[in-house]
Amino acid sequence: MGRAPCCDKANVKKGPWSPEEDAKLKAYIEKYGTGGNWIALPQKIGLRRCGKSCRLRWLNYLRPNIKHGGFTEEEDSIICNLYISIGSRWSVIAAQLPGRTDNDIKNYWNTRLKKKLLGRHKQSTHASRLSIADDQSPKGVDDNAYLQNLSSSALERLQLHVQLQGLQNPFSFYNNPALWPKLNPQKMIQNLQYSLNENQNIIMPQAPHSPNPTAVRLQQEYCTMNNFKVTEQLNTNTDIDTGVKTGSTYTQSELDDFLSKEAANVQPTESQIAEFDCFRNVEWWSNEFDYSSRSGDSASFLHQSEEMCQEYGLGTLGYNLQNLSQTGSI
DNA sequence: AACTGCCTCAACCGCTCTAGT
DNA sequence: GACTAGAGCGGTTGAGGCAGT
Repeated sequence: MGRAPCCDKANVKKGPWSPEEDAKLKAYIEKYGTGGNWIALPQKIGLRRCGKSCRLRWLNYLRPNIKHGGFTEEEDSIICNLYISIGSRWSVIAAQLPGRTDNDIKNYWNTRLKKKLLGRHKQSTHASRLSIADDQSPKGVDDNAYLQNLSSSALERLQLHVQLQGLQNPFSFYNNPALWPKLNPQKMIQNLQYSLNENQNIIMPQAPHSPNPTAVRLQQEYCTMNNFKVTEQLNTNTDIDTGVKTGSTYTQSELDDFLSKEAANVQPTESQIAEFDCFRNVEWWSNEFDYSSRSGDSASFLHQSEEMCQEYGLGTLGYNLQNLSQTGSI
């Protein structure tokens, strides 16, 4: 049995607020305040509205100094940076933007900002695809075949990226046990692969005895790109269900051994490199880790976030997250 | 002018958190 | 500690507006 409703649904008006209702609510709150009890408020005023509805109307619309629409570039940057850092915690983001409500920011993100940025991503990948297609694709190879190859390759790199991020990023899933029950990126990838496998043959990342050459190659490149060295054998766990290696990556000796035998046959194409670059964006779009239960001080968290933004080429968005820690906003 | 599809955003829903008892 | 009620939050919905055909 669920909890009792907060109000009598049958006698409560829903839908858009009339100017009269707005005036009543605004006048009352400006004169008496909310009294710390939104549920009782509509009865006092004589409004046939749910208390929650009154609260929402006041906070999102009637409250003084509310700004609507017309987000500036700076506000865009703040929203992007914070979204990357903390995810969809709209109330926290709204707290950094005076006059903006969480609802407003949420709507703005979902309807415009996300599309704006994703559109940019799509444009760049589309452009790289076109240039590659001009140079390399044989006649008669259709787009679907190309996309299939692209997708399987992208999934491999997503898997690698998550693993590598686990070693690199102290806030990552693998290095933060507090995150474990919330979300498992490995499972997300596996689920994604499973669903895609319904339609196409995805090459699953494989254990060291039979690694996917392209995956290994790209992983090594990734290590090089990030000045990252595998110096010791890390704790190796294999998922019982899938056989997929989790919580670690291959050792340098494994990589060297394998690469000496097979790397000569598999050189990453320009398209793979270009796609790898674009995957930096994908990572943070898929970065849904829940930091709500994290431990540790916010300053170090923000510092990590800032570094992460820099790492992913987002530092130019122009907002210094460190400001937030200085003001103690998060 | 009529139709259709897309976009925006105010409002709702249902869940979690928190304070009081 | 258990329970309850209100506050707060994020995800989702749907009405209205707009642009394209």
